[in-house]
Amino acid sequence: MTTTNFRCGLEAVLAILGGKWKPLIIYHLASGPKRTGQLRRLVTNVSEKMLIQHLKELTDDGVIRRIDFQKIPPHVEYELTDFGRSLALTLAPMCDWGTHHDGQIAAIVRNRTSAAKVDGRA
Amino acid sequence: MTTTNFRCGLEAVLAILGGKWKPLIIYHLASGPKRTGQLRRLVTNVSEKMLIQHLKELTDDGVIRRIDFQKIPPHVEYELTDFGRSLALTLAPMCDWGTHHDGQIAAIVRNRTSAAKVDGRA
DNA sequence: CCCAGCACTTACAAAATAGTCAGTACTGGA
DNA sequence: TCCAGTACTGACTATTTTGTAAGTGCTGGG
Repeated sequence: MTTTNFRCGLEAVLAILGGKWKPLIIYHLASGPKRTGQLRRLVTNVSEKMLIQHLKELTDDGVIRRIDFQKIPPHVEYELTDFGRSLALTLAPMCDWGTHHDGQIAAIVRNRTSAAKVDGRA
Repeated sequence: MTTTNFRCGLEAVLAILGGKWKPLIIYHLASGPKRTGQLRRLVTNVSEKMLIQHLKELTDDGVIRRIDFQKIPPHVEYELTDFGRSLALTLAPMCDWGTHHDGQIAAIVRNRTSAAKVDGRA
């Protein structure tokens, strides 16, 4: 990379949103601050380790903010920063699209799985 | 997974867009059909193998269409299907956001890199 | 005639990503 | 007292994803 910038904007977004669960985390935080355990339950199938790892990265990137209530046992919440909120807004059309094409996409994925069965993929 | 559907739309999108270069491929195809070699030059840094692999997956998923001109030496083009075009539209806000926050994101990534140097990440 | 280019394929290696499992320091409830 | 839950760390493994490098059959240009 010669410059610090990106070729198409999308690459920039991808640099922030890279990570299986990050878009989901942002999505769930869009409806308000949440505690760690709450997020773990909302973001289905995420392991505690990955959640926390992504949370940390998003915090470092200034997308979310960590609020430590300084209590014992621990009480921590995460919320979107303004930056994160603006990013969350760009996620919305995708989310709508996904919801709208839900069944179709499910069919595609099913197809993919059965094709895999036939040609021996995992 | 109990049902065939997704919890939040976003997951559905992610099922289609999973793969480092897929959003970029779709983005570049949004401006019209392209030949394989052309895409390889447009999607910076993509290896031929990954490009073709993702192209194949996107084709299987019905996002793009492969047009074989049945010529020798080969001439093949790819273009978005209607489905793909509708997906490309949802990418646009992200792309704008990325373009708009370009410098800021570049700074974040730089920060990440130097933090990595300090704490020993790759 | 040789070499570059086309659109691929394959085998293999490396790296990124994800996951499990145990442990920490602490508290409140059964 | 014991167990569950809180937020989190670290060691270790597994899986997935990506990359590298070579080869294929064919043609047109130098």
